[in-house]
Formats: sequence, structure tokens, C-alpha cells
Amino acid sequence: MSSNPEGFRVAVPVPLRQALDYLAPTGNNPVLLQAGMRVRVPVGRRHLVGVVMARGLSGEVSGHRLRRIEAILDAAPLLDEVTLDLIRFTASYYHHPLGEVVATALPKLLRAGGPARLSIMEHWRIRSDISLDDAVLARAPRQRALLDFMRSLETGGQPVSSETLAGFGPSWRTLAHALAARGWIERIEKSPCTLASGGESPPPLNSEQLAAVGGIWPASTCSGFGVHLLDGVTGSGKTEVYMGLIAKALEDGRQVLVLVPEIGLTPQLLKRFQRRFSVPIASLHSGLSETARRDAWLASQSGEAAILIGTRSAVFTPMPRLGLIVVDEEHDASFKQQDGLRYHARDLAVWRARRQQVPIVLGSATPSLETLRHALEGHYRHHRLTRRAGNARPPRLRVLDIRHNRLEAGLSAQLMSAVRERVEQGEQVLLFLNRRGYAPVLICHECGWTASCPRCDAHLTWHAASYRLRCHHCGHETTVPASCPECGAEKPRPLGEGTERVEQQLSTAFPGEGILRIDRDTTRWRGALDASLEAAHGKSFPILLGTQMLTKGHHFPRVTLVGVLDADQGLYNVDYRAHEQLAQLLVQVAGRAGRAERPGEVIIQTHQPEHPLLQTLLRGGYEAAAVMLLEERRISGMPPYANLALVRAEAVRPEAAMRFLEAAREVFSAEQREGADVLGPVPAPMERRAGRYRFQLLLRATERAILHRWLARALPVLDALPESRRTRWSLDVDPIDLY
DNA sequence: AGCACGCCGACT
DNA sequence: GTCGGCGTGCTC
Repeated sequence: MSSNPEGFRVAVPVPLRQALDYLAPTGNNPVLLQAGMRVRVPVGRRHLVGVVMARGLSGEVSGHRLRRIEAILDAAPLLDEVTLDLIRFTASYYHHPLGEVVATALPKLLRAGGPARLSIMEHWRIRSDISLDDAVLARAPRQRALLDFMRSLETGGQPVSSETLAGFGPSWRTLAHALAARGWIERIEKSPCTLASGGESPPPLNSEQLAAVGGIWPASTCSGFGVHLLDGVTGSGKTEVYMGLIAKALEDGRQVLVLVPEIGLTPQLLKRFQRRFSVPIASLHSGLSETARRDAWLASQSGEAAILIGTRSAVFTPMPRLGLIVVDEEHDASFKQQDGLRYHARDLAVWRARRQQVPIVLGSATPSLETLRHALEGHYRHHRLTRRAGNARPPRLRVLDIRHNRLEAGLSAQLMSAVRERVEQGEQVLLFLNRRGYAPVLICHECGWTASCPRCDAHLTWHAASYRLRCHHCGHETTVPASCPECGAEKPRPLGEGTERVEQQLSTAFPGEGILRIDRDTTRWRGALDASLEAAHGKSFPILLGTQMLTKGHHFPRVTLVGVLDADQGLYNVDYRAHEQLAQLLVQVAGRAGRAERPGEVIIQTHQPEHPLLQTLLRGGYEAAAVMLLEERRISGMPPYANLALVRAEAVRPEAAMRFLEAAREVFSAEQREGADVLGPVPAPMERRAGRYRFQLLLRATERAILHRWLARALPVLDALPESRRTRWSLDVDPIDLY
């Protein structure tokens, strides 16, 4: 028998590193209160929703200061032990406040203390068992119109939500009830999961695919933890391997977590899974309402959903019967959160797989150097898919030396004639330029003045369509000056080119040919990207032109030529990851081209045709280039051969940020041990952004454990520094770029 | 993060 | 004499 009062460790949403101690609530049997339940607790003068992390008190706070839990919000733990462990690990690995990690793990509605109950979701479905009476319908044209509307959604017998039906018009409900009265449609309360029709039989897998499936899930039951790199060129059927594995996991009664990048591919994958599997599938992505997010989360947490497809934050969703994790396009930067809690969902997924003893598959045509190193050194199993479906041949890459060429809006004569040839043959061309707007710089040819952002160290981009100058870093906007503000000369001129200018040039060169531009400016509105991609698949646009957006995920089977207008951007970039990203980008765009009958061609315009990265990529493909880059990283002592953490600081007055980082440097130096070094503080590559001056301090260690012990010693000292409150600063463990 | 407390300038 | 500026400090 202990005389200690019953207490609990509660994580609350405040920027404190640890959980707080609370006494058990009154009037309840404390045995009922378990780790993973939400509670309401007093914090200062406020009342916040927290999550019980553990039973017991830390003992760091004297008894008379302890306060009592006010209310228990859950009858059963919302977060299981695995998820609580994942949260604890995330907080310690990224050195981030525990309560904020908990907040990331929960959907907003649950974070706010709302009930952990599914909403009742009203849906409507056309009944297939009752035949329609055309004569009756002819006299009820509005009802007929609603029926046609439901059919036009092409849900394949799936119920349609009331939200969707409301798109028909204000009278939809009256009409729906009339149709229901005739027995032609029915109202149902649907689960948050898509109840898949399934049944589509899998295509025969080739030997490589079979070997991958067999190597990852060899037994009839889950074989335990293992990390598998599924390294497959575009079109080699990685998704079929995922589905083969998912089928095995489902047969074993297990749940599957599929993480995808944030590029709107979730619905596409969801549809494919629905056709194949007849199990409930939940999805979590940015397009969902808060209610839908909460419902999908709860369906996964309760075990109802057999498959969860989600972006980054889905890695925190509890799944009681988890049997397999898939991370698709594992190299994609959107798995790393870029503000607040800067976690990498792929890395956390690997940790979670180990914790839950399940296999994890990392899929990519262009694996990150981190993942590739693990695979090459044998820590991860390496499964290669080298054959393209339908025996399509790989695209031919060609470097086009533009040093002595006259370019018209960024297009060389050779590239133009290649485009012309393909267009004349009725084929499709994709041109890639990672710069939107008309021109990145506006310059006065008399005095050399350029339009720059008043709040950033950056030029303003000229947008011709809106006739405005815009800063792509802070959103600042002004009109295009008619004359130079410096010398008064008429009409400053555009320098360099963005997609708008290339589009203009193309429409002059190819009058009457459809040119479709896809970038953030043309797809700003909801659904616009989908509509554009749809249009791109049709025959009306022989020429597609776009930014990075166009290179991810989508395949355009009619494209036989890809032109990369400016590879130099990536070659000259000083960031340590720039070459890796360029190699990935070139291989990914190349993957958009080619089909069985005719191999695709990729033309890369550059001023450095002999650059080792381009040459290695051309001769040996992505893996050869990646191996070369790995060697460079090893020699320069950069990841994955070193472990980095970046302290960023920003302030309106540059001295404030700099003073903090200088103090921080002192602290880190004092705590420094063998195998660690500090670089900086230095100004960020773009020193001033949105009116704030930005500086950074880079911490590097040979071993991960050294870095983390170092951070653990230094950060509490840093927190106590008076300078640390006067400037906005953050810590980025494993930064993916040094900006 | 919030939300207090606290000590110095322009207002009914 | 007070309302309110945001510097400093704390939250079990």
C-alpha cells in the first residue's frame, strides 16, 4: 500500500518538453483512467484537453502544487500503446514539445475534445434491383435530372454523399425523397470507409514482381519487421506489388497503412484499391473536411478500416491490427513537415514498423540517398523492378548543349524542331520548366535597375496574365511600372523566362496547336488541376508545358518527347541536396515519356553538357548517379554519412537573430564532444524573407547518438537563455534542405 | 502558445 | 489620476 496520491502524466498542448503531473479526478475510480485517454485539465488560468501518457507522477512537482484532472473525455483509450510510444519517440527524436506532438497525432475535432464517435453520414444510392419506369420519369423531369446527375458521378454503385448531391441544386432533397418514395433510390447511413466493390482480378505478375512479393511477405502470416526498398522504374508496376502484398496482409486479417506524397494522388490510388479489394478503405488527405478526417481516423483506430491511405500525418493513426506499411514515392520531400514539428513521415513509419514488428515497403523509381545507402549496405532488402509494363523501352536521354545557341524564350532551335516533328506526327510533347510567371526578372536596359521585393532578398516575377509583379517568397504584389523608377527610361524589359513566356513563344511558333500550361497559376482553383490533367490526356493538347507539378505521379501515355528547358538551375544550386533532387527530377520527368510502340525521348537543355552528374545519369541511369552522389556526400561529410540538425532564427532586426545564434553557438560549443562540430551562424541563403532576417547554425555529428545526446544537453540551456525568447527560432533535425 | 503581471506614456 | 504598450515569466 502506497500513501502516494494517485496521479497521471498528462501531455497538454503547450510548448513544454514534458508531460505535466496531475492528481486523479474526484468521484471516479482511478482504475478507469488509462494511458491514451483524453482528459480536461487546468493549466494556469485555462482549461485544456490533454492526453494521459502514463499512470503515476514524475515527483518533480511538490504535492501542494499539483492540480486535479477535471474530466475524463474517453471511455476507452483513444491512443494505443504503440501510438503513445511513437509520440514519445517523435518528441524525443525531434526534440519537440510532447503536447504538440500529441496535437499532430490527433485530428482537430478530437484534439478539441469532441466525442470520439463517427458522425452519421447520410448517403444515397441508386437501387439496382428495381427497374425504372420511363413513362413515370418522363412526367417528372426534375427527378429524372437528379437521377442522371447521380449516374454522371460514375461511382460504380457506390453511395453518393448528401454533400455531393447538394451540388445538383437546392431542390435536391425534395427530389431525392420523391425518388426514394418510388423505390428507385435509397437513403443509407454509410461508414466513413469506402465500401469497395472489389473483385477485379490481379493481372499476372512478372518474375521480378513475384520475387518482390515473395521476398517481402514469404509466409502465410505476417513475417515480422523488415525494411524493403522497392526500386522500380516508372511503369514497372510497383503498385501491383503493393497490391499483391496488401492482399496477403488482408488474408491474414491485418490492416495496411499506405503513405503517399501530398500531390492529390490519394483519390487515384483509392480508386485502384477499391476495384481490387472488397474491404473498407479509409483515406486521409488535405482535401477532406474536419468531420471526414475524424471519421477516417476513427475507422482506422477502431479496426473497421482494413486499409488507410494517407499523407504525412497519417503515420500517427492508431491501427490495432497493422500488418504492413507502404510508403509510396519515398524520396518525396512532402513526407518531411517543413514547419513546427519538422518530422519525416517515412522515417517515423520505419520506426513504427519496427515497433509493431511488421514489414515496411519503401517504393520509388528514384530512392533517396538515405534509403539507397541502407539498401546498398544491406540494412534494407533491395528489390529491383527493371522491366516496364508492355515491354515499353526506357526513354532515351539526350543532353543538348545550348552554350552557342540563340534561345527564343528559353527554347533552342533543336528542341523546337524536335517538338515540331512530334507534333506533326500527332504525338504529344511535355516541356518542363520549374519557374512560373512570365519572367523572373524585370530589368531596365538603360541603368540596370531590377524590380526587387521590398520584404525579401529576391526579384519580383513578372506575371503577364495579371500584368502584376509578384514575389514568390512572401506574396508581395505591385503593378508593372511603365518606366524605370530609377532613371525614368521607358518600359523596363523582362529578363529570363517562366512558363507564361514559354507558352507565348510556343503559341507563336505553333499557331492553332493546343498548348496546355499546368502550374500553380493555372490550377489555383479547386478541381482545376484534375480538370487540366483530364484535358492533358485528351487529343486537343499536343503540347503540355508545366512546372514540377506535372512531373509527379501522373503518366501521360501519349507523350513521346520530354523537354527539360533549364537543367542548369539544379546544377548551379548550392544546397547540398540540389544534385540529388535534380537527378530525381530528371528521371521522374523522363518517366512521363514513352510507350510500347515508340520509345520516349528526353532532351535536357544545359550549359554544362559535360557535367559529371548529367553524364553519369545518361550513361548509368539513376542508380549510378546516386552512387556517385553518395561518394561525394561521404567525402564532404554530409548525410547520410553525417547527422545534421539546423537551428534557424529569424527576427525583424538582424542583430536579434544573430545574437541568439551566437549565444546558441556558445552553448553548443560548451556541450560539444568528440565527433561533433558546429558551423555558423551564417545568414540563410535568402537572408531577408517577408521582412525578417534569417540566420542559421548547423550542428553536425558523425553518429546519430552523439547528435541527440548533444541536443539533449544543450537545448534546456538554450531554452533558459533570455535571447531565446526575443527571437523566433526552431530546430530542424535531419533537415532536407539548408534554407 | 496563451495569459498573467508589471512598470512607463496619452487620455476621460 | 487611469487605459494600455509589450517585456518577462509561468504553466503540474
